[in-house]
Order: sequence, then C-alpha cells, then structure tokens
Amino acid sequence: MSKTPHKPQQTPLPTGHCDYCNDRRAVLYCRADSAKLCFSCDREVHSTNQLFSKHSRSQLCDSCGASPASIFCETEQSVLCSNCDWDNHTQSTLYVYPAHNRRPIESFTGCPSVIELLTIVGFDDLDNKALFSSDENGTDKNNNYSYVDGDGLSEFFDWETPDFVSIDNLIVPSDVGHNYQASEVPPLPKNRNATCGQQKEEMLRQLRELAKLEPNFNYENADIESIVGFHSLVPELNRQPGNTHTGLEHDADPISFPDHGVKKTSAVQWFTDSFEATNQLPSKLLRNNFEESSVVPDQHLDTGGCVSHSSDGHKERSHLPITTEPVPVFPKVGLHELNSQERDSAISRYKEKRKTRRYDKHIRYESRKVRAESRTRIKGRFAKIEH
DNA sequence: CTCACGCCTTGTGGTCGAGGGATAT
DNA sequence: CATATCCCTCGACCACAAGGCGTGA
Repeated sequence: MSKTPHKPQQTPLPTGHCDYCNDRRAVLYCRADSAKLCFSCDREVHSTNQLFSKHSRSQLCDSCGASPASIFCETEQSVLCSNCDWDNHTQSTLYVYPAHNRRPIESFTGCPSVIELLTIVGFDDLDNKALFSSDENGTDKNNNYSYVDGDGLSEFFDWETPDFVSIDNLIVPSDVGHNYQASEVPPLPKNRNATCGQQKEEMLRQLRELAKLEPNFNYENADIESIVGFHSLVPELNRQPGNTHTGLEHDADPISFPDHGVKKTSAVQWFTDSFEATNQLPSKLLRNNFEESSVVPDQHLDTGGCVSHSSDGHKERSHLPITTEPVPVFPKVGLHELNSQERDSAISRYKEKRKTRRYDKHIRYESRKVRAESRTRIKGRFAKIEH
C-alpha cells in the first residue's frame, strides 16, 4: 500500500445544521424524512420504533450539502450525491474526467452503535483508543478537532490509495462511440476506509460525543476485532439492528455474524449481495446504494440498459455483480442521444418521484379512520349494523 | 356560475390465514 | 440432507360514511 501525499481539497464545507436539533452540523441525510441530521439526532429519531429504523440514511454530499451521497471521489476526497458527482466529473460534452477515482458508497439503516458508525463512515481502521485520546488532546476549547500525531489519527488521515481502480479502468477504447462507460464507478474495494469525505472531522467529533453517551462503549475493548463480533458491544437498549444496504432490502439475503454464543436475535443482521467475502467487516457487510441513488438511475432513466427497473423499484433489481467487477452501467446506445434538456427533465422527474416516495402509512381521511376504529367488527372484519 | 341531488367509488382497521424463512429433530 | 415445526410477514376480507363526479334546475 502506498500512501499518497495527496490531501483533501479544502473546498468550503456545507454548513447546514441538523434539521432536528438545529445545533450540530448535519452529516447524514435521511431519504424517508428528507432530513439532514447529525449523528446524535439520527440515533434519537431512528431508534424511536422499528419503522423509523428502516429509514435509509447516507452521508451528506460534500458539494451541495443537501443530498445523500452515493459516490466517494478519492481524487477529491469527497463524498458526492449523484448530481454533484455528475456535475463534477463530466464536462459539457458529457465526457468523464478519467483521472478521478470514484466508487460507490453505502447507505445504512437501523440504529448502529458508535462502533458500527465508525465502520459505516469509513473510520474502521481508526483505533478506538485514538478516538478518545484525540478527544482529550486533539480538541481545542471550542471543541474543534485538530490532528494529533502519535495516536493513530494522523496516520489515519494519511489517505491510502487502494489499487482497485486505475486510470486504465477508466480509459475507453477509441472505437466506442461515446465515453459513457468511463463514468462507471468501480466496485467496492476491500480497503474501504476514508470514505467519510470532507466532513470527517465533524463526524469524528460527533461520534466521540455519541460514544460518551453509549453506556456499553468501552474503548479499552473496542478494537477492530470487536467490530467484527460486536454483539457484546451493542447496547441492548436504544438500538436496533443496523445494516447498510441499497435501500432495496426486500430482496437482500440476510446474513449473521459469527455467533459467538450470542442468540441470533441479538445479533446485528447485515445484508449482503454478491460481495466477495473478505475478513474486513465493511467489505463483507456493506452494500452500496449505487443502484438506487447514484448516477445510474439519474442518467438513463428510461433508456433501459444494464440495470433493470421495476415499478416499485424493489423486486426486480439487477443481480449483476456490480460489487465484484466493473459493470457497464450505461447503455451503449441511448444516453448519448439524450440532450441536456432531456437529461435535466429526466433527473427532475426522478428526483421528484424520489422525494414524494412514501413508505409509511398515510391517512388521507382522518374522519374515515375515526369511523373505522369505532365500527363493530366480527373477527376483524367490519360487521353490518343491525337496525 | 352556483347549488342541490343522486349515484358510484374510495378508504378505513383488526383479524385471519397463506406462504415462506428459520430452526429443530 | 430431509422433514417437521415454529414464527413472522403481508395480503384479503368486511361495511359503510365520506368523497368525487355528473347532471339538471
């Protein structure tokens, strides 16, 4: 592994506050709620009940700060939503910047513990002692995070460049009529740390606060090993099984962690697709949300192609091995035929549809609800009223 | 254009049971 | 590995008030 001297570009970070507490900086985005949340409020909101815990959350886009990120650009060290990824990595001619290494990142559900969150946002290589020691040494009076040498953090922030994708992967043969295939996003690498983008300092700070509130969190024991078998660290209260997913969990195959003698019901279930099994938690457990929220649906909404679509967006998702090898996510024909106006229109329709999508039960007529609740029933069925 | 009227459609929730996955034998 | 059992999820069912819509005055 070669460490690159490249440091994240210090573009202005979005300064949006959490929609819930309006105090801390928002670092996550909940699609179902269309809300930007900090880690603390995310836990509070999504641990309320089982329904809320199913909400799919993603990191906030580093660029616009208003949409769920689905792409990690290693070159820019940023997490981007599909639109910003498109804007940042394409030119007006729809050619893709070939030099940027990008890959999909995951959303998650449930009510993950701090340990899980560390993993989910890409801090899985961070020693947990460093998490706390940096809290003591690495924050100033204003609780602003600063790099700390010698405790693992500085090393952590020396970004490593996985070898999973190279420029060659993005070079398109000259005989290809258009360059869209170049915009495909490589599969999830085994080394998936440092996907937290440009808000990593804020994330780390919030996670540190969260860890202090987590009664069972013991950094002395919370090492990476325990992440893999983190049953013992998972507080029985105030949390529900967390998982990362594509938002298409219906067809996912649930897998459990090594039992460690813990009853399965207490184990956190994760969802896996066709991931190559590795020893690293993220590689094995995390799924990407590329299919649902990345550039793919945005850019070839109605053009068919490699990603199957269904009316409900759940049952017929593609089984293409997008996580094991690069998949030509763009059709050979069709996309280049879309002019920018059509594309904008398609994107708008997609975003609007996504925005209005509802998973929770919605009562249109409260009066009917009241009426139904007061009606006489026989075995649950409405019964005729005898006059 | 507004209003009244009549007819058709819609939506509401608790329970049951089919179906399928997980677990035990 | 095959079968049995358990457990969970989810759709169907019911009656009828309210909403929607067309028509005529």
